[in-house]
Amino acid sequence: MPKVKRKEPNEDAEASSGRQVNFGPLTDYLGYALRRAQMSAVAEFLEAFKEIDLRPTQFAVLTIISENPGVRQTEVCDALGIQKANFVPLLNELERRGLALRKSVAADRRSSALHLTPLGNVTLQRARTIHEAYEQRFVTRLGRRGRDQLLALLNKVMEAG
Amino acid sequence: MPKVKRKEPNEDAEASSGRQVNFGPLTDYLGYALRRAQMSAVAEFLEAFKEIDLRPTQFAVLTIISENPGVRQTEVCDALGIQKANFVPLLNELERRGLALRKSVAADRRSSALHLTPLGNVTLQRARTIHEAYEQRFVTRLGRRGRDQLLALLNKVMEAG
DNA sequence: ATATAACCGTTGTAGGGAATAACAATTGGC
DNA sequence: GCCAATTGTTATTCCCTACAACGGTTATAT
Repeated sequence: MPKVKRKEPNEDAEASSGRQVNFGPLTDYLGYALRRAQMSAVAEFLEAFKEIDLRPTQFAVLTIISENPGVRQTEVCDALGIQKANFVPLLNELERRGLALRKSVAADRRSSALHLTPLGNVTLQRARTIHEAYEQRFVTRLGRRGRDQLLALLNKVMEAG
Repeated sequence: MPKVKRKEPNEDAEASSGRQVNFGPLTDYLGYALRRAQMSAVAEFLEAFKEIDLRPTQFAVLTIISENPGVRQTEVCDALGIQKANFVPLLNELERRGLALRKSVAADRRSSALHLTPLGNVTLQRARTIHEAYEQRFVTRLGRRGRDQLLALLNKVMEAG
């Protein structure tokens, strides 16, 4: 069976389908807006961080380790809401790329102390620069005041969750 | 050189890990707040909709079909930002549960018109009742004004994404 | 001191969600 | 009729999340 690729035409990307879809009450659902906004934000994050190949969770982990040198894996997991089982391959990847490393600790041979490598520190600095521009996009769209309001409201959403 | 850290017995359920983790600049990252808020909202949604076993995407699909009887699959996908390939098993499940169905259309034998079954309509009504209580939780935490502000800000986030 | 419980990191497994490539069947433009 | 485009489908991949269980280690209790 020969496999042929036939996908390229149609430069006009949008509005190809004829009918307009009525969203009904969906446009007033906070959960739906939250989902769409988050998907959009993640997509922009990936685009912005493509050059250093960092995903949001990786950026968060590097930040936590940087702020808490020697922190244990379980502590990072608790802080970020990550399952410790899922944290293992995540940290493995950061170690493989030479950004972070596990240091065995004499006091407790079960746990390992996490540190950033020099390359990890450099990468994090670069990431922070990229992130500033990334955050700036929100300020552009919402205004400084709107952006701060959004941050405060999002934090309130999680209260007593 | 950090030295030994004593671990107290675990009287309380929370705060089991000894050390306090410093979040650094993370608490001022809008993307991070967005991610945590969305995860929290989804968890609450699943909890609230457990009794009728509906996930957010399924609820959205039922809503769109209800508002647009006879809508085609591609139209629903475009509206909700779902890949048409991923929509197939999603709709299969709704059909299997007797909530929605594909009706072949004479005018175009490629496409199928989507409709809710009577059970689908009943389920959607039940879902809307549950959703009202779900949304009310946001109003309780943010106030009516805060909730409306949040909705508006989230919609602005997606502008020109 | 020894048994028991708790903890840390790890492995394995499972599922949802999203993305891409490819395909058959069908429709429409030229 | 030929070729391009569309509709729905299958298959595959990847990321993220969740849960159960384990070996090794440490702490607690008797």
